[in-house]
Amino acid sequence: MDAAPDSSIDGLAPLERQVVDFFVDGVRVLGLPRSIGEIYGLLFISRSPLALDDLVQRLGISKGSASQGLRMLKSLGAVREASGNGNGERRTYYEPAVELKRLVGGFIREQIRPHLESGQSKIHRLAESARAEDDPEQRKFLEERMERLEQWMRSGGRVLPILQKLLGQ
Amino acid sequence: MDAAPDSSIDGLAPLERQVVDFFVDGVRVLGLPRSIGEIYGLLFISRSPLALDDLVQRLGISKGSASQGLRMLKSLGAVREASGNGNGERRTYYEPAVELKRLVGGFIREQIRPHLESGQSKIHRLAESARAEDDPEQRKFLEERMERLEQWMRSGGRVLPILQKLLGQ
DNA sequence: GTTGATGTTCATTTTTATTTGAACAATCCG
DNA sequence: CGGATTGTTCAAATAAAAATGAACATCAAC
Repeated sequence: MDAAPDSSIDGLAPLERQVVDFFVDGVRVLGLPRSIGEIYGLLFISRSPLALDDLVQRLGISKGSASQGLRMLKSLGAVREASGNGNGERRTYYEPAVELKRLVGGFIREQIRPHLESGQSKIHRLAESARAEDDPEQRKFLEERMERLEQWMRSGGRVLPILQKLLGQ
Repeated sequence: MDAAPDSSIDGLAPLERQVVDFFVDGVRVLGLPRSIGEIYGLLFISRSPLALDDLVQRLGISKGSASQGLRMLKSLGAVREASGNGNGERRTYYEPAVELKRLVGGFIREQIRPHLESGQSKIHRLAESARAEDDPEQRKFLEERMERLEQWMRSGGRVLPILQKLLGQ
């Protein structure tokens, strides 16, 4: 109906749109859904904290997406509730965590460690099956491969904390 | 028609099935398609190199999937052509690369670096837009955020080689 | 307790990614 | 050549993932 101050078609100024797209690409590399990138991106480029409804309106996504996206971002430690809405406001506002250390830490904790751990126990079971093999040659081969897998997992376990430390600067 | 030595329903022995599933899970974490995990997994647990047709038959996947999957695995440096089919054989056989260093190196080179680099140039352009902002307060905010992004990218660039070195043991 | 505002859940729809398969090379050999 | 074998490509089909939206909670203020 009328020209908004700095945007109109989708509620985002050109720079905001570019930043949001940047994060959309970014989270796809990490295997996270598009909406996660949109939400985090908009929070990242916003000077003041935003509420769920702001995200819905400015990004043009559904309430469901916004709610689930915020939940995941919270679990990753990538957004926090903004302090200071103690009096009249019931609505909660969110702001992004911008420290790389924190983001990487959350991602490792939520997305990598669980897989690493379930992987380790699966390999343990596989190694047992391998030791039960009859043919000695085949058994030797299987044990060697299982040992290789265990080696990979150990490397992974060793590297993660170092990675976190290196990124915390 | 008849009972195969160690398998029949899907061409995979139980242990093989488990290993293949393990890799299917593994590659999903990395954002790669299922067939990649199936192919690499079967090669990993096979004592002798396999040809495209072996993969098709034992995994029950299409020739197209096998061909594309092998192409990607080759580009990642995760499989190599087995030497020693110089005389009668035209068919090429594949074996897995099992050194973690090599696998991680290929993944970084093919999947991470390109994104990191395109990300860096996008940020560069964003930072320019930010410097063109009129309102000084807003400009200061945007420049700070863009500086943060550049910081992330620099950290990423610094950490990758270290990561490769740490995993090469 | 009623109303209104905020947020969540989850079955369904939509979108995106992957697989298929048939047509098309390429290569070898008689 | 001509036919058999091996492998690739890519439009269409299928499967998997994500988004939607309406019904359902929660809570605060009156």
